[in-house]
Amino acid sequence: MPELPEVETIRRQLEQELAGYSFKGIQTSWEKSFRPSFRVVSTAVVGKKIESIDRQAKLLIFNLSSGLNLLFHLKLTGQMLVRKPSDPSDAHVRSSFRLRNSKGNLKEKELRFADARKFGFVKLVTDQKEMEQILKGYGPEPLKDLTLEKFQKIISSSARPIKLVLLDQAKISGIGNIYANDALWLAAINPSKTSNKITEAEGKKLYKTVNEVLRKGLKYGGASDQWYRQVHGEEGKYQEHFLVYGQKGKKCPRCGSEIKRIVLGGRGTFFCPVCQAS
DNA sequence: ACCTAAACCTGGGCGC
DNA sequence: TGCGCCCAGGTTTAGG
Repeated sequence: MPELPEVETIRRQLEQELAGYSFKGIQTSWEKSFRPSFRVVSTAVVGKKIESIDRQAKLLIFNLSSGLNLLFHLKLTGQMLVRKPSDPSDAHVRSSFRLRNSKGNLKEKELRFADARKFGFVKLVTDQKEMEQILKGYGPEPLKDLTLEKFQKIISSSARPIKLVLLDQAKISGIGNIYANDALWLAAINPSKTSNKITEAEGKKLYKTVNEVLRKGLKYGGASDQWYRQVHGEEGKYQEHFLVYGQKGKKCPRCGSEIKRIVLGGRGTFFCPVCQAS
């Protein structure tokens, strides 16, 4: 999916488009994506207004009137498309949310949740305690409350490979496979290096490159490697700036050696064996 | 505490 | 063109 820059790009656009709109009705061809069930979500949400939209890690959090929260997770192939109801259909749309502006005369909108692989979900949370529990499961946010001090503490307290620590949402929010690969390359650190063996200087460098690649991802509106789209269907542009992600067999932009692909924690991992030797 | 494989699903790309 | 295989931005769970 959609990692921090992609989900944040979508969040900003959704809030711009949908704040103040109320749910008029929901249609779906894939009830399994609704938690606890399509019926419960639909009944609770229709008539409620979208007050604001937040994000934690890769989770979109719609704050609705009456204190309800509606959560969307896009997983690998989810898309959030905002269309006019009369617009032509989009591929792989699993659910459509009809919205009207409570202030009156503006035209209705349609939020389309498309998801080729059907891994994504829509979850209703009605209990504030439950919402707090969900949020507690995530680590600090880069570009917000992930300080260098917190980062150093996190990486020094794990004996797992550094790349898996970066990907662990309970430790740090929002980093996914693309930005983990690129940040490690920029910092010239081997993805398999044991996290707590990373020196303070390396940790400082990695903290900077993590923030750098995420900011760059945001600047380019995310990476449309395959499925990711912004809310009006536009592609992001970060895929034109990949450093090592997906670059197996190509030349390292720094030293010209061949980029290799290994599997780490079950995920494709790209790196330069020369400048990321250790 | 760590690791791996499998599960959830579909579709795009590649080699033959 | 068609078929089979590999790959996929995420996360959870089962088993060792």
